[in-house]
Amino acid sequence: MYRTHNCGELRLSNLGCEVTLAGWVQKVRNLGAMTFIDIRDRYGITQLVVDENSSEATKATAGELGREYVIQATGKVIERSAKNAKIPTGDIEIAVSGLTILNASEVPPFTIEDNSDGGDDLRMKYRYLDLRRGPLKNAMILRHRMAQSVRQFLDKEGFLEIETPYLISSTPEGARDFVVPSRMNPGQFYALPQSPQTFKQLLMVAGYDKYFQIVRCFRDEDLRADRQPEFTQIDCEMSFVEQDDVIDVFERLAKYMFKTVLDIDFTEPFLRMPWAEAMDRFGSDKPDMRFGMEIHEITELTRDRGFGVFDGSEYVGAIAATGCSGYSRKQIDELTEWAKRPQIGAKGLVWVKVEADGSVKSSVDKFYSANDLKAWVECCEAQPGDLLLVVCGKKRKSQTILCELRLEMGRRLGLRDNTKFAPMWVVDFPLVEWDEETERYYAMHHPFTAPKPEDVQYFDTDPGKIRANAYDFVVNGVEVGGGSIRIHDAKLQQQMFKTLGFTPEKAQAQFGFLMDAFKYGAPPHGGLAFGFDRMCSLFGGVESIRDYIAFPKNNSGRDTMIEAPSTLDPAQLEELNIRLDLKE
RNA sequence: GGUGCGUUAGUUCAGUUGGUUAGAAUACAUGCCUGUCACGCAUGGGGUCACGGGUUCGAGUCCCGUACGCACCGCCA
Repeated sequence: MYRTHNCGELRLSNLGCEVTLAGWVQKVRNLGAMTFIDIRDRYGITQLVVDENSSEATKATAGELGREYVIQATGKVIERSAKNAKIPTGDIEIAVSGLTILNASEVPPFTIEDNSDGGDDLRMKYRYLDLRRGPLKNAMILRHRMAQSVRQFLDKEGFLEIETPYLISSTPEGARDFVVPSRMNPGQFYALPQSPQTFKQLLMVAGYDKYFQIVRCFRDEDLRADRQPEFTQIDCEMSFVEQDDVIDVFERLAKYMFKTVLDIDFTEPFLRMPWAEAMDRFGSDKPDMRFGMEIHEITELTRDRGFGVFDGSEYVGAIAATGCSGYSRKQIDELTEWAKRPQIGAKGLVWVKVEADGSVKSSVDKFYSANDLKAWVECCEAQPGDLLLVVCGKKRKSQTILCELRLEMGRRLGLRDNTKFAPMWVVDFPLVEWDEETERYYAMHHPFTAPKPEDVQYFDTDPGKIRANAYDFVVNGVEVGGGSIRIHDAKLQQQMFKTLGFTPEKAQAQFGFLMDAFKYGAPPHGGLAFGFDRMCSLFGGVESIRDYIAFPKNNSGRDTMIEAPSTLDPAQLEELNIRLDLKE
């Protein structure tokens, strides 16, 4: 038997026990006649002490130890004379009577400590060492607990966990697919699923009316801090449901997760906001509701005062930055430069200071009277001490800029506290979106999303006006999940394909199996998917999802530890009937 | 496909206008130390300044290119 206890469980109540621990050497502190060894495993750290009472052999072994050696120590649990309140085992230590080196270790390339000295790159290459560190260990535990929470809740609700295939066929619509060559079918390729969307709908046809899966999904697109080529979704689908039924179940799931994982209670229903309202008030379909500073349109209040920049703009809007009227010229200039960066894209920034006595001062005093400016202030619900930041231009573009500005000011003012959560549903998304470049409509969600029955009339006249039975779950400005009620009627589906510019032949070729299935009694159905990695990072309060994935890819989609992706040897390529034609 | 920043000791970083032998902290090694827990003290080893080219009497430093990393834009139905 390698151990009787783990390294995190011994307490004063175990005094006098003869125990054996096994684990890694965290740190050796040699004081001459006595040596302290911190032994670490997944459960914690326990202090071993080797002193004059120990045998010569034990002292000799203690002298050989280095960081990350795997050791086994036997001894008696004794009370410490100097206690350490920082660790749970800090009241006791082990008076070592036997010490064995199970495996030596080279000096690790970075220190295995909570605040490691290693950079991201290096830690990724030695991920198995990085995972020994406290923060990553806690992230893995959090992820496990969240997965368990999901399974407990959905099982109780009658959902079945059913696996769907990873080797499927490619669908050119949407994100790029990862493809896998088929040796047995020369010249043909599987694709890895971007989501199990069509399969979960087929499961509904099959009568499994409550399905879920914690499932890997794949997208061959460029990466970001919150985007990986393979990521995990909590994927769900239900039959005989309407939008409110789906939202009800998954709102309760979210609340259950908040309660069981973070012990946070949400007693009120989550806020539901129509998409159009979210765009007008926050300039975004995923507003961060932890703070106010809403966007207000003041276009009409700025007209005809001789200020050409505003008069010539489709839209003028503003946010009131709370308590920022004291900003210096330099600070405002810096903020203006920030807003003018290409990623944000503002042409400029007009400001209005609302002084403590209610008087106003602005960068456009030449054109606007104090009364004009006060009308803006009132419209924006600005208080004395606030700073109005005004942006103009095309409506959607200006709203986007104001959204970025709002988030940035929220960040600077410390209003985006990662321990606070503001969950909400954004509903009534547009069904389709017009793309100027290709001059056609694209599905905002996917082609199986059902329109609101009362909006179906606009299919022939103005498809852009149709609202969908689609909904996103948004927390703190992050899109955590989304879903929709699906089309189960063949005629409506055909109309949808027609609107999206699919010929009947193309629709049949790509989604024929689904449309065929729908001929045999498809129930009304709908569902949603949560981004599990994002949800973990949100719960953990860290921006990057990489910390919550045991073995993630880097910015270029590479795994530097196993050196993937890699080339194939010629024999493999030959067998797969693949010839390379690499561009320079 | 594009933009920005970065690459110097095992590691994290500093390195002035282009000028003597490239530094600090930490890690590592050795010695001393009986209550440490970021132990302390002393000593020591450790560098292809990412790679290739250029400018220059002289390049870690300036210029061009490449590779790699991070962040972002496009993209992500």
